[in-house]
Amino acid sequence: MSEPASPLRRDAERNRQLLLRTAYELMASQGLDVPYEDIARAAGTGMGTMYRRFPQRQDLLDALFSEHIDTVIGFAEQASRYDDAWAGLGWFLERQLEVEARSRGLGELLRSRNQAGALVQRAHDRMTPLVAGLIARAVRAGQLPAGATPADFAAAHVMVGSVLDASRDFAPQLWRRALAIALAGLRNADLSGDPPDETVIDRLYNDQK
Amino acid sequence: MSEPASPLRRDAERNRQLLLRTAYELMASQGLDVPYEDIARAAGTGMGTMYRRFPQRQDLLDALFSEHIDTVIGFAEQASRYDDAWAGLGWFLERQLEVEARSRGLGELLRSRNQAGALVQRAHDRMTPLVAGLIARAVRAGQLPAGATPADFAAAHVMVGSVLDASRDFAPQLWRRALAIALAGLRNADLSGDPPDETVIDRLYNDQK
DNA sequence: CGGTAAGTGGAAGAAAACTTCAACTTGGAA
DNA sequence: TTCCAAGTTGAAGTTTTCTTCCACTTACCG
Repeated sequence: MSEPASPLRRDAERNRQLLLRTAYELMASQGLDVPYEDIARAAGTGMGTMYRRFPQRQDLLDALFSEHIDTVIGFAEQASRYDDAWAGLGWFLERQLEVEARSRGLGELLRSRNQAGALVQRAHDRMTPLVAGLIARAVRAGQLPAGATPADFAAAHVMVGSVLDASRDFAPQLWRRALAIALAGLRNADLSGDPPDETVIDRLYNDQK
Repeated sequence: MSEPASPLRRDAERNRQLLLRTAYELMASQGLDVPYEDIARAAGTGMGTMYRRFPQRQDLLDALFSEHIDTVIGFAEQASRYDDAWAGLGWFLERQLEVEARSRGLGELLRSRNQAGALVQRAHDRMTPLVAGLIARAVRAGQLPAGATPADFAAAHVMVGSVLDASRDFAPQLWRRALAIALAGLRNADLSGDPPDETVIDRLYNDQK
């Protein structure tokens, strides 16, 4: 697609890698909003270098997380091939949250699309139909109640993620309990009320502001 | 407890009320972090007046929300008197979230204690034993699985609240679906694993940062 | 009414983060 | 070895919000 217009000078490439590694570490523990200055200082470079290499935070996020996002897309694809649709859904949600548990930044990315723009947008566009297919199959198989929608699955994701966010620093496994609650809830709730609007699923992953 | 040391001058009292009303409105729609300047401007006063009346944001929050908090405590008390413990829990959680649905600020308050300090701390201290009692009763009655703890109820609260936060602007009723999922989840999940630490429930309501 | 303590307004200083830029350094081609 | 395009640095300007402060206004007591 986009070849390296001209390869970076060796020292520049070294700095770039150093900044990426450092940024990844900091964002894993502190989230996506780490100040550029903190990253630069931790990497031992000046801020100018940050800005030259990653003029928009977007550029940094893309470089940092695109492979991780691809991994998650891979999980969705694997899940969609499960014979047991419900098992596939549970497996996928658990994989996704394990990834988010390892990196706070990645969690913010996967659950609030606006921060990542195109990258995550595309991932969701890719995964949503797969999830929708699994849900339809699970409903048909009687594994999920009639009326269950992809938005409910997204809601479950957001729900467990919120517990993860709130507890990661003092109870790093608590989210698994929340996951058990969310999954048992999906299976057993009465979801026959009017289904959420189609567009809800998209907007649910966008933090507005 | 604390009588008005000396009553405010009439114009000052009028301004105070005006600021409170304005702050309540703004915080209901935008959350607790509305800049003081925005409140002052919307109320038509200067910032100096804000700071004279409410030197700490804490003071403003206390004045704004203490009666609402008392209402929620009242809900907990009412719920604890239900014969049907599970019905009491569901009723309480729904009341609490209805309150949060009406005011974004109140939701932030009820689900991240650190912003409100003593006020919310006391409310939680008061409500937690009531909820714990209900849960114990519900477990005994076979309405909740063995191993269910107050922390699980708190988690359910956080979970539904996160959906409320994410969707209030475009799907103001979606949280009810999340509530159905959370409640069905509590009843049906396997919660027999090692129970969360006693202190988890407190820290779950504190946003760390 | 007049004096004054109480109250008010908004400019100005401070803190945190973002962003730009001009002077300086360096890798590597010739 | 030389040279210069590429790269780096950190200080300085901006923005946003918080917070203080003092000159000005006003309620109300006597």
